[in-house]
Amino acid sequence: MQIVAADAGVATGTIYRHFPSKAELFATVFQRVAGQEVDAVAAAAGGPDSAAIRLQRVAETFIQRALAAPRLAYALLAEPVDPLVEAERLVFRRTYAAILADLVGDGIRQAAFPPQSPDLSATALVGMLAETLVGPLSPQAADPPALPVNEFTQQTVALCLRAVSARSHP
Amino acid sequence: MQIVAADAGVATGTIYRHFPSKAELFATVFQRVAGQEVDAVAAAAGGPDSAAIRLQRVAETFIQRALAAPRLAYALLAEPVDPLVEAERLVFRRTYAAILADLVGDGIRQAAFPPQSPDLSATALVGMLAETLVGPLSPQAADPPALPVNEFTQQTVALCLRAVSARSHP
DNA sequence: AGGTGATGTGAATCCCGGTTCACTTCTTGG
DNA sequence: CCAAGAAGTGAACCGGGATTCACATCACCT
Repeated sequence: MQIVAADAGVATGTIYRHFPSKAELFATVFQRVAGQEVDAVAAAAGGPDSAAIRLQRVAETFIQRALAAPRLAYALLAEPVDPLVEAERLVFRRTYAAILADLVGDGIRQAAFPPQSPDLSATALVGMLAETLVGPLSPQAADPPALPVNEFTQQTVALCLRAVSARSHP
Repeated sequence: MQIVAADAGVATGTIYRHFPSKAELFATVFQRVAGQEVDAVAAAAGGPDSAAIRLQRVAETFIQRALAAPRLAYALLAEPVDPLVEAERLVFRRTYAAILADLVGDGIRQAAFPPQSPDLSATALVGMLAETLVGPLSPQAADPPALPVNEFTQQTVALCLRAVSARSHP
């Protein structure tokens, strides 16, 4: 809190005129920042295209934004935080999942995707995206990364699409 | 530490004869327990069967063990912990990923799976499994679960298999 | 039995950073 | 211009729990 106050150019006590506790301050910050990310992804999920195309766009948006602001993405996805902030993170992930669930639902209705639980699939997609990104995003990540950025993005998108699409030979 | 000591029937100071700090004690416990889980999954990954069958077996093992011991699984996968334990958790996940990467590599070699980065795919699989399980495992999970256990398992396994397999119409 | 090192004990210490609060400074309506 | 409330200040406080340590006990050897 001392650092935050100094950074904001105010005294520590001043923070408590605006936020009841450290946890709530941090949770609020998380909420705002996460909201922007969600908006960007939600925008990518819209449009008149097929579900597959939109899913591809969502995954690309998610990955590219994360790689463009790795520190932020790491904070949003993986960094250890107060329980209150962790709760906010859960909401954040669920929101992503909700967007993806709609998308998967559309795909099933269009018969682009085989029957499946949209919620479960959406959750799995969020898990895939988050986990594959944790490596590259981690502050002490080994550079150079194992895969060049383009290849990484393309392969991860492929994994997402295949996960919700029909297989060729079962 | 007081609780741990009481539970073990020793004085608090005694713990420090065996472990240098709380974090290292917890990390050691995590290591041991995680080791057992890894062993179980590694066993499921072996055998003469096709990569797809083995992958299915791994996913089922992972899911079933998690659901059978939800509190433990939650602690291993998601519960907020000391940074030192978090580091151990990272190792744990990487170990799973390594097992799966071998498996995916086998599948590619057998031409059962299309070309892909085994490491990336394996990481994605770990992410899918962990994320889909966090919901059901979470201590304050809404019961009854959205999906019956059998259906949940089957659908999650299907997601895993599809993610690494070829799509029917690209 | 006596000595020596390992192990056990648990109350006291210590540290740390979030939080408080008595006081000052600013803002605004009359 | 003057209350009177709002907002700002920052040094001091405080709680909690990990850690310590002076002492007791034990195990094992000669």
